[in-house]
Amino acid sequence: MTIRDVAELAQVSTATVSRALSGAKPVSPAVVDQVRRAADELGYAGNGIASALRRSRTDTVGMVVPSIANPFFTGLVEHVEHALQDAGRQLFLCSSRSDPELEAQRLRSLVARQVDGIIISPVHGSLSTTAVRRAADELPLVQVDRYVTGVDSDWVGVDDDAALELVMEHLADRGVRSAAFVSSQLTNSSTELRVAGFHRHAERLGIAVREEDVLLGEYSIEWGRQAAVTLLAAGPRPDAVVCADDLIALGMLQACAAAGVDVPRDLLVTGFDDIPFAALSHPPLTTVRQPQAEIAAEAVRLLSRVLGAQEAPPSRVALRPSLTVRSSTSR
Amino acid sequence: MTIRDVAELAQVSTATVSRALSGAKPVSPAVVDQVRRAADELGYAGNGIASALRRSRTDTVGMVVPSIANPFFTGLVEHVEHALQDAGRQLFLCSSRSDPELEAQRLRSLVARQVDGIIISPVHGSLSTTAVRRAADELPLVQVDRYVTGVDSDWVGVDDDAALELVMEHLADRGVRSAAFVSSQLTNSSTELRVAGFHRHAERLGIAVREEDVLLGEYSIEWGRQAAVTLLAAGPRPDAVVCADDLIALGMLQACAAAGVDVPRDLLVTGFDDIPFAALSHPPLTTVRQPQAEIAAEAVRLLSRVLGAQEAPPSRVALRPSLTVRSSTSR
DNA sequence: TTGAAAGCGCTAACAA
DNA sequence: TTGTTAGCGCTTTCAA
Repeated sequence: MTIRDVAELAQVSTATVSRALSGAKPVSPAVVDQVRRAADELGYAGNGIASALRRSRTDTVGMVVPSIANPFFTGLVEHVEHALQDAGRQLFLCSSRSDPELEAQRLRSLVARQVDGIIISPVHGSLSTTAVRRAADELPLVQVDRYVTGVDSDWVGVDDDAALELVMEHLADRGVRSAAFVSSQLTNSSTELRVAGFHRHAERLGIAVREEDVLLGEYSIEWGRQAAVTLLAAGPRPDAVVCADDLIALGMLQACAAAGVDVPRDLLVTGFDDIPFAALSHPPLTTVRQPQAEIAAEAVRLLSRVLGAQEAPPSRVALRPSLTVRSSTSR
Repeated sequence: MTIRDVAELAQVSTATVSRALSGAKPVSPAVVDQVRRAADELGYAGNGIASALRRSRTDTVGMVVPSIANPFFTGLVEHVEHALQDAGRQLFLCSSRSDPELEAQRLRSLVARQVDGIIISPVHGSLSTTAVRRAADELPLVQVDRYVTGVDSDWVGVDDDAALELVMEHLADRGVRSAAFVSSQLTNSSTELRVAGFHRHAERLGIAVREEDVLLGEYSIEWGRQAAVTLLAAGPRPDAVVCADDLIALGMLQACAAAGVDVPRDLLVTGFDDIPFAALSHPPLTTVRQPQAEIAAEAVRLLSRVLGAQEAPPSRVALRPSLTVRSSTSR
């Protein structure tokens, strides 16, 4: 079942069938009708692979995220898919499962599949560099949320320093004099910026931070639980725990409840991302809201700019976050 | 940068380059070396589209799920991706956003892209039928979790009746005499089976169900909240609320807390799926655990069977669920 | 073990 | 407006 079968049945050339069905070039209405009828009759679907080879474009954008178990990334993906659809493009989604090797493999695969462009949130600030650069050399590429150093590509994300300013000022307003920070390992840009922001604003606001109260693990509920246990076992309890994402914060809240530590009476806790589940915890979580839809829209816009072959210096767009205040910080 | 460039540099034919790089056909070690060197030097990546056209296979499986915001589906996707990787295949993920039209479009797109097979959790029991059948006519196709009527394809999911048996017997053990059910509209197989199972086992166990206490909306946190408001406003409160998925149950718990209804003292609540966040609510949620990894593995196995062109009558595999008991049902 | 050559299904020049 | 024709880059006969 190919375009030739349709052409024969419709008594026209294959070129005409192609033009009639794609609607790109002028074809007389009568012939279009004739071709459509023939195609319908045969149930002709078209071969996207052959078309892609000939046109050297796939109308597909690849996206690589560290995890699809994290609602922050799935939210981002949904918005990107939406934005892409308006541009008539499809999304090819890959998860790198926070593994630089798997990520490199995914990127190679996307390049081989000739996607038109790539949107990536790289796993690691340095270990991802080579693979990201290699992909960026072949294709338009935009980084979101996190970025690797040493690749000249566009980036969109949130202003992490501004986010921690919001958090720390809010905590200072609540009378917090000492704070802990729980995060993933410092292996990527946004994590680094969050830790740096935490320290900077803590110092500025006179909030004490003990070195052993900065705990680095990974972005997961389980690590939040473990960190809570560690934190509660060690010496004097700080007034607040600032978490680098909501998964960590939710694990933290659960472990606190289990340990009989009342949040917010005994301890304030904040998160980062404002995933849908942040409103459902006990107590509901105060957290930084990321402008997900805007990040997605901007990523797609940047990519389209590059796809349109418009040369421009790489943009770095840091969008302003806001703070969603809930009971985990309201005494 | 094509295979010809590599061939020229390595002083061999394009056929030899292809054979050397794919490793499929015998090539002398010296030549392989020579070709590899040339490919590396040029940074040759290969064109998957051209290869796919020639071989008429893409080593890619498409997956279509109703939502990627629902952790149940993302969990399933992760397991499928894992299982597929072992078979050297990639996953092309699409979300139908619970829209049969969008779903039909995604399916057409996957067929056009010549994926080797499709794994789908169809949106709607009847509105999805045509699109699913059309895809199944072209390609190997396996349905997971939900299925449409009237398509002869394999299916893997959970035994919904057995699941509701577990839930209802657990509730009966807890002394429940009356129960409500909150679910999505009855537009797909598993939802129907869950409602039917609820009624059947309620009757069998002598648990009273008032008609107005069966609320149908959608699988979302928000609907869980709304249903709670409706339920709490209307007449005498039942002893328990059985929810058809965890999102609904989590919304329900939140709204109960807000309304001052103490779970489990005043009301028992159960969910379905056992997503990671079900353990973090207040109180933690009693829920049906779906054997996600097994469902995914079985789906991939069934698909591989069909891909291997082994004719077999369609299988319907209903895996046994288990019950995760937490505080939302423990007085 | 290697090379020459055909052609996967489609679309874009070019010509009519 | 339509047809003819030449490939897109690759793999796979077939022949050597």
